[in-house]
Amino acid sequence: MKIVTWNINSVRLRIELLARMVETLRPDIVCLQETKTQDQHFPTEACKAMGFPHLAFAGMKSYNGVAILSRRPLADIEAFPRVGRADCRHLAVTLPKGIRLHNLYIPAGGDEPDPEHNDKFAHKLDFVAELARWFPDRHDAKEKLILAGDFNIAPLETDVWSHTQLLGVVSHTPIEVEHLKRFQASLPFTDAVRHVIPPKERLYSWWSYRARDWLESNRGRRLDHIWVSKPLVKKIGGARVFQETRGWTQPSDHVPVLIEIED
DNA sequence: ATGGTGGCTTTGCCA
Repeated sequence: MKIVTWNINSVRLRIELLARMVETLRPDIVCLQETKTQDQHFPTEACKAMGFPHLAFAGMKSYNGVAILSRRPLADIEAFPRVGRADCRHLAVTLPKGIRLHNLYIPAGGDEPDPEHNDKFAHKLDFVAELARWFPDRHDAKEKLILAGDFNIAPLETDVWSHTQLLGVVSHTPIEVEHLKRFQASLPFTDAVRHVIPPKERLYSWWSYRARDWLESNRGRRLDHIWVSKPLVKKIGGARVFQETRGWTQPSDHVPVLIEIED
């Protein structure tokens, strides 16, 4: 089973890029973030035509939004409010054979990495802290779980173009990395992509729109992640970051991240 | 140190 996560930054604008990614990678499941689309406007027919008859989505006008596209039946579709806001950042489904899949869009957190002065950063830290309580509360470590999404945190030194230059930049600050590690340890979860691609290798899934030449400057960050619970660790197959999409016409600033899980 | 780009529907907000 191939699972892709992709922050698509408007599913309606980039529906053709989605089709092109699907043709190339042939995923069984696609988790999307930043769909930016209310449910009544979700491009259901286009997704079905790509080979995904089973769809789950939770969207709102203009901001956020998560969706799961599947070749396989989906059960127990649930969208969860997080830290008291029903802002379409957490969607869960159950796949055949009892795998529970969670699609997460963790808040970006604004520019100033100080929760006292920046409400968006405080919201991000609260969001991750809540997840660290919620998952062990709601799930057992023996369950087959997959967490995928835009976590908006690059935890490793090799997940950013310059560890020292980004220590004070939101997405790579020590307090965010600590929060993410506590969340990861809460069940615990294994970083499936780093299980395959050694942590010493640089790996990015996002390049800013603001760079003059994203490829030449290559100032990327690995913000998009796929984690699995213990019973799935030995089932992890290949992993791939589909960097090519960043060079397509009118791209998302994030690229698809793929993991293969035997099931 | 600063500002750079993009999406949505705004004259700004969010990333």
